[in-house]
Amino acid sequence: MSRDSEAASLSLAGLIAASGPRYRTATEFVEATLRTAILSGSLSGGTPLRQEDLAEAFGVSRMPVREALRQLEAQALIDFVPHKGAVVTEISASDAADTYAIRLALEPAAFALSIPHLDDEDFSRAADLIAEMDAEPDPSRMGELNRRFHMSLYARAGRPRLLALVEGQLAAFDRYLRFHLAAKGREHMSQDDHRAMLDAARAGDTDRAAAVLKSHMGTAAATIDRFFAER
Amino acid sequence: MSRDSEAASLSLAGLIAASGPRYRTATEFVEATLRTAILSGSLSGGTPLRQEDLAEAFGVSRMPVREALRQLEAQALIDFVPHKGAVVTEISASDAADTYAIRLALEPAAFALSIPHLDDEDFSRAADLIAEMDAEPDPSRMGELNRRFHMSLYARAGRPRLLALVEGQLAAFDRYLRFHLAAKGREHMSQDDHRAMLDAARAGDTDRAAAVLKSHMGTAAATIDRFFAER
DNA sequence: TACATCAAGATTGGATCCAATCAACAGATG
DNA sequence: CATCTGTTGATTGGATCCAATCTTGATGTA
Repeated sequence: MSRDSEAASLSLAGLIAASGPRYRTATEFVEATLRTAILSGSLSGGTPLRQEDLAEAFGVSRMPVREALRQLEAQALIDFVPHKGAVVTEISASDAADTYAIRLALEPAAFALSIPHLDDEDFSRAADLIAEMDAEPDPSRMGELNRRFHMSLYARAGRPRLLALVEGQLAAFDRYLRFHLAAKGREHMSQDDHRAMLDAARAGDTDRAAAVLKSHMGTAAATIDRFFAER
Repeated sequence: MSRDSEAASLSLAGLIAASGPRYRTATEFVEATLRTAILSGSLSGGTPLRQEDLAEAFGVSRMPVREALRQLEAQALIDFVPHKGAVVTEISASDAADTYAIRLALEPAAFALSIPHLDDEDFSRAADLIAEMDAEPDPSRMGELNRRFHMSLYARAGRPRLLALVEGQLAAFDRYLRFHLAAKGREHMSQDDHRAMLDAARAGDTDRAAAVLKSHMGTAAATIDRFFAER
């Protein structure tokens, strides 16, 4: 086992052991765990993924690993080269800008479609998530809460494929959110922006909501860009 | 072999035989051919995809078929249920509206990013594609030309992942473009819109270009919506 | 008749084995 | 000395076999 692969297996061990719910198939299990590992940063960009090593780490044969890698490839989380193998996609300033451009196009659209159909239950759930983020001490859990908050505001857009895309991009953004949090500290997690988004949604003001959302994403993008520039 | 699967194999036979370039792996071959078949309408929504039948039709074992199905699942072209099998995703008015919402968000953004960097070569290539569409008698080839025209205008956006998403959505739209063409005839393929988009791009007028593009997509969406309403 | 149960066939999921391809290195050759 | 080439080991791609699960239809019972 190579050094890189060994390190990958070790950092996976915790996630594998922590897999609470039993999945219906081994492929689902491997795919979900690997995706979490990549998005959370446990597997950093450039890490080679050897099928044999992964199979051993997960306690399955190479086959479910291969199918899981195929799906991750389609999600642009790994680079797959025939007869050579898979490597975790590198993160970079330009890739972050790419993700930002996609989010900037998709999320205001989803938000605008959703706002007219949001009800009191949605608003209170979003408010709860803001409170949860205020109280959450673990930075690694912040990504999921942030994602759920955003999705709770878009949920009534009535466009399942659009929402699936948005959720995927939000998850991809998690790889960069960690740097954002490290740079600004969690007290600057733009909770004011979140509250402003919720207020605008409550008021049914789609224009203001979209404007707040765009500036919210803009500041995050600027922070991350600065992070990459400074190293 | 079931009746549905037999029909699927028969409609695939032509595409399989017509696979000119040899792919590097059998999985690539199966995946590309199946995707083309689904997007072109050769495999219509709801068609069950039996692994054994596909393997026989492609002349390979079930394994590359399985890996190809995994990738198509990640592209939302098939629905995959564990232990039950894969089915070609159904098309519908609401799914068309979904695709439309996504395109409406992504394409104007890509267009605006690209316009400042388009050069004369890009413009002449786009003009050539308009001419090709005027001369193309085969409606089934129209989708590819339309896709290449749009992409030629977005190509300089400098955001590879954004462009990959746009290309995927344009391909998904091919499943509906066929109905659009059938309803309006090919002379109404909105070639005027295409020329207006190219003019605005040449003039560097991003606002006008985005406006033309949005209205272009809007008319297509309306036509397809009417098609679904009328049956 | 309606419904529940269970057995047989069909189909997919997973494991193991073999073939094809790639990377690295040793040796030959100009 | 540089470069090309052939060989070996490692890794992935593909095929075949077995296990697990689902579907379907027959059977029994209320």
